[in-house]
Amino acid sequence: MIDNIDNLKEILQTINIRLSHQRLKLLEYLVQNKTHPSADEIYLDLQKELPSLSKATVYNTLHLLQEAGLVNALSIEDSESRYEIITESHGHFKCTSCKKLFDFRLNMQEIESTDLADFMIEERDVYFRGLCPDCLKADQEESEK
Amino acid sequence: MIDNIDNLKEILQTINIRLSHQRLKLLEYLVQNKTHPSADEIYLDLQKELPSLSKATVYNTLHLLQEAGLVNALSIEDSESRYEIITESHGHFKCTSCKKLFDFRLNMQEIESTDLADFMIEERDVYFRGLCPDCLKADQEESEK
DNA sequence: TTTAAATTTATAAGCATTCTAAAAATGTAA
DNA sequence: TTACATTTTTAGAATGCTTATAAATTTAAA
Repeated sequence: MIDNIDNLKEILQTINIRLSHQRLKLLEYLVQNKTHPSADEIYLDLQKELPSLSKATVYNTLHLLQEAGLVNALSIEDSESRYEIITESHGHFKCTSCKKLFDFRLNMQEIESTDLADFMIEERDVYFRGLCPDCLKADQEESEK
Repeated sequence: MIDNIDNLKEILQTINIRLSHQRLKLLEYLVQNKTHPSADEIYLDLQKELPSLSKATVYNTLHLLQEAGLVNALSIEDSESRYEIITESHGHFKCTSCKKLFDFRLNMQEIESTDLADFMIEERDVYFRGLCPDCLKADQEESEK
């Protein structure tokens, strides 16, 4: 769980990931942009600083950071995956109107089912869909007409 | 929430979906095969009964049934979506070893977050990943050697 | 600085899904 | 039942995200 960009180098070294300019920049980007960016968004933004950047590197690095447990991929029914740096446990809400993605605080460890007594749970994702406050309000004003 | 195939015709007519052989067969297939099939699996299986079936029809019909609220699409980090007929509220567990998908009983209405007080929640998905009992056992036996 | 190994790059390839236009099926009204 | 307008199905092309490949570059240790 990474909160700041001060010790990204040390973090990569600790988990035995070779340092490269691209990897550090990508990790830094995810720490600074908690916007659930897609691979393409990351690519387009980082290209400004790293003109030679290749899309393959973005995907390679995202996979690497996922395996290292630093990054999480969200597949909340889009054709493209979205990525986030791993922080504290939280759920994701997608507004079906404006398509925005929201984090919400949720202790996923509390979610249990007797059916899973003999399973080993390693990862948990909670995805909700519906209308965000802004779109809900717009919807209500529309129907009042 | 559909439990049997007796009144599929009536169900489609009630929600104003025109009857077609393909639609009925696909709906019947999902009622009988609670295996979270992919579009391709549905296509290959139904082709046996409907030799002229096209993949576009499978996708068209799945989308139609989703909009009608009869079918749910699961995107639990596979490249391909998986589909299920809507039944009672439940979560999904994917074994990262054998790749099997398991349902588990869970009242998702109970999952709440104060952060969502002003949101309108319309759909909820809970995806867990880890090891199923069989793979967990195999894993333990392996490490005992 | 040298060198072997790992990483990055550009491009091609793969694959699930969507699009398109023509053919076939459906349902309504006579 | 029949005719007909509308909807659905079909086959194949197209799209778009992701992965694979092989050469060029970079990394890090000696």
